[in-house]
Amino acid sequence: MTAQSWLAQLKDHGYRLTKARKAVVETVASTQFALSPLEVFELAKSACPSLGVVTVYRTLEKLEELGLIQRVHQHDGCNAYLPHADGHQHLIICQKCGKAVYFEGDDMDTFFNKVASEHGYTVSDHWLQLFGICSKCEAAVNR
Amino acid sequence: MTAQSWLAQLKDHGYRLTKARKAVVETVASTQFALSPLEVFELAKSACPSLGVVTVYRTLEKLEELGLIQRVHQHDGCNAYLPHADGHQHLIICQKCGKAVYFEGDDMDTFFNKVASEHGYTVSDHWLQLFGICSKCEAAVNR
DNA sequence: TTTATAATTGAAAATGATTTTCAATAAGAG
DNA sequence: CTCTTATTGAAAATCATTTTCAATTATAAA
Repeated sequence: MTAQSWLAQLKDHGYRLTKARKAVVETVASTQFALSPLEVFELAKSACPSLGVVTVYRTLEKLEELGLIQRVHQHDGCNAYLPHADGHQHLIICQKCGKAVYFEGDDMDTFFNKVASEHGYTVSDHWLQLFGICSKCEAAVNR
Repeated sequence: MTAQSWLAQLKDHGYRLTKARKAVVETVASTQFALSPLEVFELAKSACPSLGVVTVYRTLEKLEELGLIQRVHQHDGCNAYLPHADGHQHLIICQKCGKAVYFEGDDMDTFFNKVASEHGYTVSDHWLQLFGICSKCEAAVNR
């Protein structure tokens, strides 16, 4: 479903629907995990064996332009992607496996704007991310 | 003052105090701006003309290990550094010039832990960053 | 102060991720 | 089905960062 609507959006913007793009979109649209270009490449190859890494990079770039995915910044690197949040949400991410969940932040915006203006800044955007371990990884460690 | 104490900490950890290191430390310890390794290199060269970029990278690495600086993640890249916050604080950063200010977040931790546990995560850390334009850059645009 | 030793240096080479180039291929409008 | 043009993957190029290495230098010991 999501993959379908993403492909439709690509088409609407004049991009052609190729086997390679479909494979990348299907991989990324449904994932719960922050995936690096190389991880996308490995996963998408099963649907399109001729796929090249270059195409993965190019497709991710387009999906980011269309606001369908977003780059995730972590302590150990900033080259992973997730489907974009609906509206403005915040992120919890597992530092072991990259599993991510969005959550609503009760309007912190008023607080942010107040703090910022006290320091002479006009805020245009913010990031709030929680880092931790998901239940699955927690369980795995204890075995 | 800060530069002095940073140098003392380097010494305490068995590192030698060289001209190159002093130049890097003096550049980074007092800055209000998020600086990339290359920016540090350019600035520190005046105090140590023989300085090489490699030494900048190596010194930044040590300062990060000692918790004296921290990497700053921005929309346009993740290779800038700032003096580390005292205790746990949050960041407002100017997207034009990189000028940064830390602020105290009234204990949001309880909220964060609640949200995380609802999703089965154990939170170990968080990032909160506000992006905006500082008053100086704002003024510059309007000229 | 001098000496000896081991850490540190900067230049150049190596790496790794990402981007560009380019000729061959394939989507999709007509 | 045909034609045009976007898209492809491989190889080369690029960019930031890291490693290698011989020369240098900080500092502990004599």
